[in-house]
Amino acid sequence: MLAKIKAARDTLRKSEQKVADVVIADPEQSVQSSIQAIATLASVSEPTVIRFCRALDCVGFQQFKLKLAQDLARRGTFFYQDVTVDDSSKELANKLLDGAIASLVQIRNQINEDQLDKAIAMYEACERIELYGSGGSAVVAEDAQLKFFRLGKPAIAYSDPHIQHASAALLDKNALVIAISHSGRSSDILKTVEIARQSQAKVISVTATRSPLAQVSDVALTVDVNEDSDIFSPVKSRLGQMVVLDVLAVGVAVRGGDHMLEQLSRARRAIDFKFV
Amino acid sequence: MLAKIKAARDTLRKSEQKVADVVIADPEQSVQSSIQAIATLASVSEPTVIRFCRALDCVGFQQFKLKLAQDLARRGTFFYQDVTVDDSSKELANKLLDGAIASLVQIRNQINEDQLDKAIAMYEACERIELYGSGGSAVVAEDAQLKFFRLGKPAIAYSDPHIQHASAALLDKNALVIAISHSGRSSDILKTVEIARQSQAKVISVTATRSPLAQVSDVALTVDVNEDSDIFSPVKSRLGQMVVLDVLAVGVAVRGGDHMLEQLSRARRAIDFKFV
DNA sequence: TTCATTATGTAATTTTACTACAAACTGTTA
DNA sequence: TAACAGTTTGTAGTAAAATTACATAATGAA
Repeated sequence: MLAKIKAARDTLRKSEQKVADVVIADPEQSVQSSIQAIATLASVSEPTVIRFCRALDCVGFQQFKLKLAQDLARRGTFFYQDVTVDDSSKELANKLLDGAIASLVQIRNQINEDQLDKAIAMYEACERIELYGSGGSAVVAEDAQLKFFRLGKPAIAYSDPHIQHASAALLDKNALVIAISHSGRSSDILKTVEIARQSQAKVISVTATRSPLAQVSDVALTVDVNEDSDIFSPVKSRLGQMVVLDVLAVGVAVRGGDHMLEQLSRARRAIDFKFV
Repeated sequence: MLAKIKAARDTLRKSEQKVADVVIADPEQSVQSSIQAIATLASVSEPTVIRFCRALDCVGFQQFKLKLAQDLARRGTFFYQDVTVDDSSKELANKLLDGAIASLVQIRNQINEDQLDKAIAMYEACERIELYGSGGSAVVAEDAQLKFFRLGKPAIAYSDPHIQHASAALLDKNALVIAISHSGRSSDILKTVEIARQSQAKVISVTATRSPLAQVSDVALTVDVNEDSDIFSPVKSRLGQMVVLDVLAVGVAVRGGDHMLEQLSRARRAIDFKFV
């Protein structure tokens, strides 16, 4: 939740940002405050606070406070810690693992059931799938391709933006695009999605809450992660994206009933034996 | 909090006990209810509910709900559960995420510091790196390539076993191979490693404990994960492998001192901005 | 049975969250 | 730059929730 606020902060309206800042500055305090108190602190009106909550997919202020409270309760179990030069490799490993775990916990608490259901329905309705991701997200797209092509519909992943553009232009209304991007701001992916939509294709994005990419997609599966402590590529969001796509794929499989599940597990044994 | 309610339950007054029973019966529901709703459910008056909260050392109903919510958030964290056909997408997502989290916790608890230190030393001693992984592990190898090539030495990932063989044959004693395989039993990867060792290259494997691959490597970074519940490709071991390789890369970077870390974080910002 | 004490409920009050609408601001077209 | 549409924000009112004060009922000891 807190990560979600941070991620969404820049896409909020000006006065809502003030609210976000107040909450980020002292979440423990916010959780105990009334709308009025927060509104005063942020120098905005009370409805603005409610609008802020709604922008974060909460039905109201109470739910927002509840989610925030739960978020606060959970951190402390595994939490982010910066790596320092004096760390032993054991400490280093623990810190990094803790960070990764914490981010998955965060994602777990953020899953939007509604969007997920829609995404599953979109898969069921489509005839083929294209996965777009560049740079680090290319890895995720490829991983997802491995999953999706076992579900019975053609699935292909492209990492080169030029090829993405070209391929997106050739889609039709029976195609489903899954666009993967950590920030959701890369102009390449936005352009690709724009082209895909012109081709009438449906678009699911796996990206940050309220990012430009999320906003131009039919369905957004959001992955918000605190990347401050990542030195390299954003491993944590990578992991999050992979798991979210796994959830989608399993969701599709489960809707297909027992039969499909069994078939898949047989396929898995056969393939894994050879490849992994 | 929930424990507190249970403990206090018998010392409460009769009608407060009714409230306690309602809360214990369905805490998730209670956390979202109003005083009125709970009062009705327990067939008591609203002030009784408040008295119940006060009896539990809360200043009011709101604080009680908050504490209960935090309690709920903390408890029962993360264990494997099989997905069933009747699961809602929310349940499904939670089960899968929990499984993934549990597996990272497991990896965290079994990191072998000694092997990790050796691996870091081997990186420092080598001149170039080759990453081998096929099928699902190809994704991990690619991801690792992205990390390692920023550390200053050439790094390249191959997924095609034939090319792996050919490339391994051309290595020398200054080369470092990182071989990735979930099972550590695929004959392709074993053959590749055998060739690499004949070429005098050093070998780090990222695979299951005591697997054939682990046994023929100079250093084995082990990733053991309960895959029973994975329907598709082994996501969990995939995640584990990625994190373990991240640990290795960060470890290398940290040994390079503050200077290297800073340089990397600058590089990251530049690259991420464009690519992710 | 009566009285004191405790427990519970009723009804009023206050606080809080939320809604509807209007004003103010932003940016765009003529 | 004036007029406009669209968006953002605030004002004022409303509904609902939590809380209080007080009354009534239950309990139990003398």
